[in-house]
Amino acid sequence: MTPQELAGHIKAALQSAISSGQLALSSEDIPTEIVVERPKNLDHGDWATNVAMQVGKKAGLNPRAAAEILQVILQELPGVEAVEIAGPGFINIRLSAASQGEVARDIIAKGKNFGRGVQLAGKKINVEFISANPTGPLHLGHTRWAAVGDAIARVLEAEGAESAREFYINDLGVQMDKFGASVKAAALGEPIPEDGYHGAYIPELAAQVVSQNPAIVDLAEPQRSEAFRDAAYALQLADQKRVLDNFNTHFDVWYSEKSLHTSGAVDRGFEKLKSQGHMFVEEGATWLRTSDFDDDKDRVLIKADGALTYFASDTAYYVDKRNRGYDLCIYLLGADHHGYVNRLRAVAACAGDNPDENIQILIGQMVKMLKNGEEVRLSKRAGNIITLEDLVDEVGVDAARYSLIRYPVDSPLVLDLDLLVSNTNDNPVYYVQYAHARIASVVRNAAELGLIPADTSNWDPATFDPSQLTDDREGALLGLLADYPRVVASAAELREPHRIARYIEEVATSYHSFYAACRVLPQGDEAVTELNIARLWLCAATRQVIFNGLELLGVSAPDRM
RNA sequence: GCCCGCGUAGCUCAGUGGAUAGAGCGUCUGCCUCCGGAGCAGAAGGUCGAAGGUUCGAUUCCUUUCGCGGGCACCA
Repeated sequence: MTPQELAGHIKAALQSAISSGQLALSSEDIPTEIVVERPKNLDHGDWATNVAMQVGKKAGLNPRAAAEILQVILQELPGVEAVEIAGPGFINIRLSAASQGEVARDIIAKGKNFGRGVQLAGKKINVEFISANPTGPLHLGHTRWAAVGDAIARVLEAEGAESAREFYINDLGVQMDKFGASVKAAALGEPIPEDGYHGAYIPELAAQVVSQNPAIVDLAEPQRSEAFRDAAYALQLADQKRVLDNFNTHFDVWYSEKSLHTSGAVDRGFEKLKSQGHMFVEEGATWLRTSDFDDDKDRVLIKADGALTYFASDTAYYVDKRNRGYDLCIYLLGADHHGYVNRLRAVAACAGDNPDENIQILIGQMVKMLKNGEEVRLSKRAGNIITLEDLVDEVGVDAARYSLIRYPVDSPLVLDLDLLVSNTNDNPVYYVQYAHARIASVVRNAAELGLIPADTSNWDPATFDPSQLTDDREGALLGLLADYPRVVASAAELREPHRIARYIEEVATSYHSFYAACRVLPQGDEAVTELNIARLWLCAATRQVIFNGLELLGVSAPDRM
């Protein structure tokens, strides 16, 4: 029996207690979501629910009395071994081994689809993240969003959403000109402007630009400056794409800010806002009255000199995303952009949308780095940067992604590079991957011994007898595996993929504990028993859940390490 | 000044109103003649920053306060 099924039974038990007059409640008093969770202390049982405490007061009973009424009904369910009432009114439910073990059969049958849900079925969601200036390499700060943003998209898809990963290219404005001027200066052997970019990559870019087009240096101004800017931009953007592809983060849409202006999207955005009546002119400038919707003050769209603000691009971009059919636009921004939250939500409201439904802004805190025990200050212009590519070169894609995803984004992250570089075995990703490889090895050995086919899709469900799995550690592991769909659902709902990482670490711990205590394969010339086979099913189910979880994080699940 | 986030074990951090607050690292004690020891079993280590409030119950929600980080534009 799965916790989802159990929740259904509990709801039915409530209904039957109501219709028999034992509980003085109406059907509306039944909580819409019955909470069935694993007790912290497994001595309490396999599953626990707090419904008696929720409904007790409404029914005019103390929670324990309400629990006793439900206890009588739940005890009769097939597969339920014991129902106990504890503490203030918890109902603790213990399943029979046979019932508990069914989840392993279910996992093998569903394979990669185990844990997927339909919570977000039919939703089109745009997930925008990184959105760096194409004026230099992606640094470690961007790397957190690259890993987390991609994982969020994966988790949303696991719940049935159609998601698009989108990168907004800030290819307009003075920083592009400074970037171009820096590359040009390097190519001509001139000093780089004071307010330009001073990284070591600038001379390298300059050399590439010139080798692609040697005639560029002889162009007349201002064509030469523009040519340098455009060529360097193209190279830098291609480099960012290459690095992100290597990082296992693949964007579906690369959206150019410049194209917003050339395609007429800005005008369409203004039309939309004007039609909703939130634009006005004052002191020669055109404004959006975002203060109608929780923003501190109104924002300028068109400056008195006629130039468009960056905010104008933002509004047009949002309207454009909605025009492209996305029900929800998620923005993943750094903490230095938190002031944008209210104004972006106000943009959605000004466009006639519901800010609680159509837009969501996730603020991620900064990544700090320690090296030699001291914080590394980042400065792209000074060239003092640690890039995404550097990090991957040092620790690998899996360790980099995993260590960035396993923390919630709303707390600042301190990465100790020395630890990550010098002592990678301490990284939890290896612990999880090791569990996966270890199981793969056990199953491989079993297949070589002829116990069972190598490929689980050829396993015969009739050979699996879950009632064999009576050890406490087997029960603990099975219960944890059964909890996986709920973990995926909450990770999707809360946009918190780190929950997946923490969960599979628990699974790995639980497996290692089981493995140390429960022999899976027969030793020497022992006969093969149903227990051996049942434990192999448990192994394979565990491997599948770890595999599925790692896939949601974009981390590989090796069969050998 | 105003806004956002954080404050949990020596360190780095989990914990979407529940039971005795958890993990890794570090420290200490055990476990490889047999399925992968990148592992397992155990010990020590906490006024959950502080004070009020809400309720059957608060690390979690609300208010105040202290500390740390980040942000305020007709810049991009």
